[in-house]
Order: sequence, then C-alpha cells, then structure tokens
Amino acid sequence: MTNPPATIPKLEDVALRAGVSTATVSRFYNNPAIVAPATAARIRAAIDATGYVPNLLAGGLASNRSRLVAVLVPEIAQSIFNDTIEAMTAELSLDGHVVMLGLTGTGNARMPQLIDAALSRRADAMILTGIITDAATRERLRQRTVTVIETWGMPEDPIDIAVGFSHLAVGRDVARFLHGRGYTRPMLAVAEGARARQRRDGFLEEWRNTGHKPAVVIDVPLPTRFGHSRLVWRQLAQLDPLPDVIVCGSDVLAQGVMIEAQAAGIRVPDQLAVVGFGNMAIAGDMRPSITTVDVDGARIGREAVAVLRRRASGERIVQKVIDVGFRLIARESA
Amino acid sequence: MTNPPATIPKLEDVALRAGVSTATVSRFYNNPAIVAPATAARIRAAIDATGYVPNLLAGGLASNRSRLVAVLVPEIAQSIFNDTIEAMTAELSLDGHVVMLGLTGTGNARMPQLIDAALSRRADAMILTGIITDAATRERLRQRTVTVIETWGMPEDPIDIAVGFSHLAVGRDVARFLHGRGYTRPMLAVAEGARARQRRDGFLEEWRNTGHKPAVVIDVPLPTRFGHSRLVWRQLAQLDPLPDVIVCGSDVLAQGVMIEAQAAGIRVPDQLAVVGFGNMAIAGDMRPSITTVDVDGARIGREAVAVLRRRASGERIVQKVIDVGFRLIARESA
DNA sequence: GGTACGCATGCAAGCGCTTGCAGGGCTTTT
DNA sequence: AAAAGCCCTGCAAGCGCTTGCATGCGTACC
Repeated sequence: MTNPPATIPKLEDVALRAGVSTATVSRFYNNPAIVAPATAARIRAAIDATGYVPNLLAGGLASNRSRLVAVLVPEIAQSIFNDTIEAMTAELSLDGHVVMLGLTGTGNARMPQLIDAALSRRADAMILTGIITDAATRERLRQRTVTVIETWGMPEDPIDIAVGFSHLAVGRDVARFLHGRGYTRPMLAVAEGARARQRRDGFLEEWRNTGHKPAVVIDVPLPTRFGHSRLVWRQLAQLDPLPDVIVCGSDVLAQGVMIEAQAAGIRVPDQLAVVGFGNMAIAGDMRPSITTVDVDGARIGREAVAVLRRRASGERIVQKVIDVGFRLIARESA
Repeated sequence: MTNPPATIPKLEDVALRAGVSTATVSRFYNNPAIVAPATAARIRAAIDATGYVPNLLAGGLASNRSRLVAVLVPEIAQSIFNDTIEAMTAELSLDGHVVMLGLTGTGNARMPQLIDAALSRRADAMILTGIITDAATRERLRQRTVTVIETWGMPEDPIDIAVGFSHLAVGRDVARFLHGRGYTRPMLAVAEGARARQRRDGFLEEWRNTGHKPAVVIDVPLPTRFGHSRLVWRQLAQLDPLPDVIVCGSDVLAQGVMIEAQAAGIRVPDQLAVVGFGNMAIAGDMRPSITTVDVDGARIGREAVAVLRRRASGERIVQKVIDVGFRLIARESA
C-alpha cells in the first residue's frame, strides 16, 4: 500500500535501477529476444519495483507505429457488426493493438471527422464497415499509407483491401431458394442502406430471371429497430392478395414481423413465410425458427486482422478482395 | 487528383507556408481565440494547401493529454451497455476525444491487460462498466491520476467517480410491485454477474419482508443469450405448482421465456407473468409487451462525460456518486 | 511625450521513447 | 595466435508537437 509516486516513472528510471541504458530497456519491450536473459531479469525486477508503464505516445512518436487500429461502424446499439468488432478486438489485443471505436452514424455522416481522428492519432490501420462511396474520401485515404480494410462488402475497386461477401449474390440465392420452394408472391422489406439495396437488386434480378412477376418492395428506415416491424406489418396486411413470403432485411425485422403475424392469427410459415438476414442468435431460437442467411461476422474480423498481420510482417498483399461467403440456412419459417 | 506527398506534412510545413512560427500554428489548433484573425486565415490556407493532419501522438506527448478515453465493457455482442457507449462516444467526439474500446470478457478476465493498455496510451480517463472488485486493481488505479468512472453500479467507496443506480433497489422495487399485484410464486432467473446478483438479493430480501415464502432462484450463464431462455423454461416447467411469475435478468431472456411459454400453450400473463430488465426496444414491441425496469443507459453515458468535462475545466468533483435512478415500467406481461 | 499595458507572436527547451551505428567481449575458425 | 563473427549493449540523434518566457508593437493613459 505505497503512496502514489510523486512522478510517473519513465524508461530512464527503470534503466537506472537495472543498471542498463534506456535503449536496452526499450529493446526488452520491443524485441525481447535480443536481450540477454540475465539482463532481462534485472529489467523485469526494476519494472516491478518502479511500477513502470510504458508511454506509448512517446513510443509511437519515435517508432511511427501507434498500435492503434481505428474501427469505424455505423452504430453498435443493434448492430450486425458487433461479432466482427468483438473478434477483431480480441485478435488485435493479442498483438498489443487497441481499437479506437468510431461511430459514423447510419448515414455515415460522421465518417470524415472520424477518419481525421484516426489519421491524427496515426492509426496503424483503419477498418471500415461497408464500402465508402464518397470519392473524395476514397482518394484521401488512398494517398495515405495506412492500411484500409473495407469489410462486409465486395467493392470492385477496393481502396486497399476488402473482406466481405457479395450482397448481390445473397439476394440472388434467396430468390432462387424461394422459387425452389414454390413461393410466388414475395414481398421485400429493405433497409435504406447500400448493402441492403444490393441484396434487393440481386433478388429482383434473379426473381425476374426465373420468370416471375416483379416482387413488392417496401423501404424500412435505418437504423433497424424491432419496432419497425410493425410498420412493415401494416403495409403487408394491406396487400391483396397477401404475399406468401416476406424477405426481411434483418433477423430483428423478421422476428418482429413474425410476432405481429402470430398476434394477428396468421400462421407462419403456412400462411406467411418469413426470411431474415444475419443469422443472429434469435433466428435459431425463435418459434418457429427463422430461415435466414448466415454471415460469419467473427470470421470477417479475424480475416481482417490476419491481413493486417501479414502486411505488418512485410508481406505484400496480392489478394485485395477476400470473399468469406455466406450460407442460406433453411429453418422452419420458410 | 494529386499524387501522394513524398512525406507527411508536419506543423513546420504549415508554419513555413503561412509565414508564422510553429508555435502559432499550434495555438491555432489548441487555443484559436488568441491568434489574430488574419493570421488564422493564412494558417487555414496553408493547412488546406498542404493537407496537413496534426500528429496527436506528438501533441499528446508534449501536452500530456492524449484525448483518448478508454471504455471498458464486458462485451458488445448482446449488451445492455451499448446505449451508454453510443452516448459517450457521441459526446466525447464533440470535445475531440476518441474512445478506446476494451472488451474485458464477461468475467472481466482481460481487465488488467486493458487497464495497462489504457495507461500505456495515457488515456485521459477510463470509464468502466460495473464496479471493479479486485482490490489490487482498485489500488493500482487510485495511485494514478487518471479519472476513473465506474458506471452502472453504486459502489460504496468509488475508486474515483461513479455513475449508476442501485441494483439492490431495483430488486426491492420489483418485489414490491409483484407483491402489490398479488403474485405469490415468483421465480428468478439470475445471470451470473455481480449486478444481477444484487438485484436478486434485493428482491429476496424485500420478498421475505413482505411475508412471503422464499422465491425459487435459478442461475443463467453469462453472457446472456436468447437461447438460454430455453434452459430457463425447462427448469420452470418442472416446478409444481408452476410459478405465477418469472423475473428475468434481462429483456432478452424475458422475451425468450415468453416465446417458449406461448409455444407451449401457456398464456402470458394469465398463467405466467413475465418481468424483464433493461427496457430494450423489444420489451415494448413484444406481444404482449414486457413489464420491465427502464435504465437510461444513454444518460449514464452523458453524465459520465459531463463529469469528465467538469474535471477537465478544473472543477473539483465533490459528488462522487451520481445516481441516475431507474423506472419500473408496468406493461402487459405482468 | 513618456510610461504602462495588452495583444500577438517567436524562441527554444523539452515530452519519453526508438533505433542506426559503433564497439567491447566472447567464441569459433584458420 | 590472430582473424573473423556473433551477441549484447550503449550513444545520441531524432520523432513532431506544446508552452513558459521573452519580445515587439500598437494603443491608452496621465
């Protein structure tokens, strides 16, 4: 129970105490293999005795590596990206990196400020959710040497590196699936985001190609909230004939619609089938369980960090776009 | 469409171009009021021309302020804290601060490393979820001069500052509420966390005080997942007589139990009432809507940042514990 | 007209690390 | 026994900012 030290110990204090130079203590932290075991032991003792904690601001300034990775997502309150963030955070902390979390807002309105914030802190890398569409921002990032990873999408011309999957393909697969099951009157509830719209386009294209009449589409505001399902339900209930399946932009929405349907005495899937997206935990646990598209968000996070590691070790990344794919999981609801 | 600059521009480049010293440019950023308007205009032009972005690693080293706030939470995948994080992030970015996100794990296993990470980066403040119980860690933090804010709880002896509410009081209120509604056979599904246990204790104490027989308690593993409700349901269904109300550690759990009950043909609330915790969006949107305890997570975040601001402006904080309270919201499910 | 003062700016000494280069002591090679 | 190599360590020059102190200038005051 010692008292607070009058001053925060620095590298020099440790060095003095261990009888070595600051350079050696620095190496002890950054390249332990090259310091002699006996010296290392003395340094360790000195660190314990002084309660030294390295100053990574100083270290980062000198080495030009901040060990900071900026992760920019629209939101986290009800987000499908949280698995990705968790996986990334866990992986990064293994390398002594830390996540700077930025919330861009559902319309990415705060993206520019956050990019500035990340650049200011000399983040070693920036991991973005989705594909930046703003040309000026793309150009700005390209001019920098930071690693930029775009996730959850498949840009044709990535700023730097992309880890994701094709939302277009998701839409197409769902359309084929529903066609195969014999559904004829789908309705789509599409969130106002770039990715959701790609899935919609994929669906509509494929649905047309399989010889069907155009599907009904309604828009749902972002961010996705459970309550929006009531809006969807209201619009759905007005249709005549009723759709025989509703394809929702997210599992949350799908769950909500199902609950509304059941409350209205409509049987799922007999009278109305439901398809979600994301394969969140609720999808498998609902009664009936929800047919959805599984995306391995954690894997996206891990792959992103893996790329970072490879680049950090000097490797030149040739494969600029990594496709982690997706799986349509047929359950009870459709 | 210029090419990447050969070298990253620094303060000096801006100063040269604007015909001032680096000190003045620095002041332009940190204390704009004291630089003359005409000079400011020249500096602005120079910044635009060079594409300068300040290096906050250098700035932080020199000024001893990192503009980094560490936010340590157990997880974010299915977390009740996300509103708090969002609110904090938004507020902090207004002051040019940035959030370093740390995930401690549900058992707080990674807490020590994360505290180190935060100290290493000379975080201006650390905001923790819940109350740190480890004495060594408490002591370690007390010795530092960083602002430490514990949230979502009401420690008797805060490390520094706390913003939260009394979980004990929540438990008591719920017990009184159920007593008032005439329920007699409650069952508690309690998550394995310190806060959930406090609510349990409060409930049990009050329930006993109102003259009832002890309530049935079952434990639920952390992190809370929707699927756990099935486990709860299974245990619940074995009881004879069945409980007339189940008090769940979270809305997610409550929702799941309700769905299981409905799937089993049990009517909510007639045959089984359900109480949740947290007032997440789903609670109000479920059919029937869920009776729960509302906690203003966003407010916790805002209050925490407000304290930070006050301290930053030199104020001495006297009120070490800020109680944001809670509200029991009676809806259809109980 | 001289003194006092305030405003805007410059000077320069750090902030606490990292790392290229050099060198001393050992062991191995010839 | 000398030469060559290898390990380990130290020296010292930065990294790009901030800020206390000093200074020059214009205005206000007596």
